[in-house]
Amino acid sequence: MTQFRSELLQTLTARGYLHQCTDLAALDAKAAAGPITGYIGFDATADSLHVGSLVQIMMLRWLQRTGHKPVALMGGGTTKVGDPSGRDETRRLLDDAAIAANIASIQRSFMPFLTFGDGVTDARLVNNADWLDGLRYIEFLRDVGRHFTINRMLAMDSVKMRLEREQPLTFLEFNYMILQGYDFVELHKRHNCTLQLGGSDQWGNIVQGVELGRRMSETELFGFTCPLITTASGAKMGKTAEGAVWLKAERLSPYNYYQYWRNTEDADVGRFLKLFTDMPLDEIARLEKLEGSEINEAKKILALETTTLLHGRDAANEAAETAKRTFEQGGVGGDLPTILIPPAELAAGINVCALLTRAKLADSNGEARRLISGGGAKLNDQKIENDKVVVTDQALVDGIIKLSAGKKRHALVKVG
RNA sequence: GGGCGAGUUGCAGAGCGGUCAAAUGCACCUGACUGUAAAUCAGGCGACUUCGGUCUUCGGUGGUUCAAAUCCAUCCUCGCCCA
Repeated sequence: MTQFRSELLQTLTARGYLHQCTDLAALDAKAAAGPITGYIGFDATADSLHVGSLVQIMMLRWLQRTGHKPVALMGGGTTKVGDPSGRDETRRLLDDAAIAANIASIQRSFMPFLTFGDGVTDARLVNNADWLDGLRYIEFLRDVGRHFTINRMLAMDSVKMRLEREQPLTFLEFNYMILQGYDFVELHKRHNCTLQLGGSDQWGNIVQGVELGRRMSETELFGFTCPLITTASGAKMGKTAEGAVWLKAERLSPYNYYQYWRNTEDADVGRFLKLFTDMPLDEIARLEKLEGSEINEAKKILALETTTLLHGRDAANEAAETAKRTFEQGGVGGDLPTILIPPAELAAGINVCALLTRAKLADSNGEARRLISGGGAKLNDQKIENDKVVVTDQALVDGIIKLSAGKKRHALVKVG
C-alpha cells in the first residue's frame, strides 16, 4: 500500500478509507504534483451531523493535513430535492427556513476538524443553493440535461432498487443525480475543485459528476469513495439507546459520545482508531494487538481521542474521568445526566417509576416498571425490588441520588 | 380519465366479523455469563393501573352490527395496467 507517491493517497489507503476511485494512478500523480481541492457534500436534512458523517469529515481532515484544500459542500439546494440513494421512501421535504437553520447548525460541527480561512490549504464552506437556486430550467436542460441519458440513469443502483422493489421514485428525486453531478462541475469552475470524496453509496452520483465534467469542460475530475462503515456485527454505525450519535454537544453530551466509542466491539478497535483518530499507525498497530480484557485500554484511548477531536481535550478528560468513577470505582461522576427536583416535592416523596421516567431512563411508567421487574433498575447502586418504592430526601447521599437503568445508563437526581 | 391492487404497532410482514394490543422476523431494552466487547441463553417491547382491569391504536371520515384491523360508502396516498 505504499506504492503511492502522494502523501494523500498513502494516508487514505493505509488508514482504510479507500473503497473505489475513478483513477488512482492519475489522482496520485496529481496529488503528488501539488495541492488539489477536494470536496464532500453534506445533506441538510437534520440540524446536526452524526457519526455516520464522521468518516467523511475525517477524509476532509486528512486531505488538509496532507497539504490539500478541503471544501465542505452544504446541500442547501440538493436537500430540497432529496437523495434517493439507499432509501425506499421519498424524503420528507423541508422548507427553506428549516434547511437554512440546519446548515447554520451543521457548519459548526466542522470547526474542530478543519482549519478554515483563505490560505491555499484552508478549508472552505460552500452552499450549493448558491448556484442551484438560480438555475433556469430550459437553459439547464439544454446545457446539462443533454449529457445525461435516461438509459444510463435507469441503470443507477439507487434508481434500479426503487423500480425493482416497486417503490415510488418521483421525477424530483430522479433529478438529484443530475444536480449532484452539476455541483462538481460548478465547484470545479468556481474553486478549481478536481476531487469529490464520499461514502460508497455516493459512487454512482460521483461518477455522474466526473463524466459530466469531462463532457462539459473536458477536464479530468476524480471520484474517491470510502467503504460504508459498519460495526463488525454488521450494524450501521451511529445508534445507541438514546438514538443517533450526534456530533452536536446539545444533542449528545461529550460523556455519551465518549461512551459510544468506549463500547466499541473488540473487532472494530483497530479499524476505528485508523479511521477516526489522528494516531500514528505504528501506535495503532500496537494497540490493536491487545487481547482479552487488555483491549479495553485501546478502547479507552479510542474514546478519549475521538472525543478530544470533537469536543476538545478538557471535555474528553472530564468524560473519561466520569466513566472511570462510574464504572471502575462504582462511584458517581459529575458529568452524568442530571435532573433537578424541587425540595418540597422530594420531601413529600416521589414514586421510583415516576422518577426513572423523569430522569429519562424510561419512556413511561410502564417501561420503568418493566425495568424494575426485570431487575435492571438501581437506586444508589441498590437494586430496586418493586415499583412501589417511594423516594424521599432520605435517599440523598451527599446531596445526590444516583439512578441506573442497566449497567450503562445512569442519571443523577439533585435537589434544586 | 378508465381498470386492477395496496395502505396494520420503529422497520419488514401476518391477520380478513368476536378468542386482536394484533402472529412471525429484524431492530431495540433488561437479566445471566463476561472485559462498560462479541457470541449464547432467558425475559420484555402502545399508555395508564388500586394489577382486577381501563383506555388509545390497524391511511382519513362516516356507516352496518350486540361486536369491525376485518363488511359497506366516501375521501386521501401509492403501485401496476390501459388511455
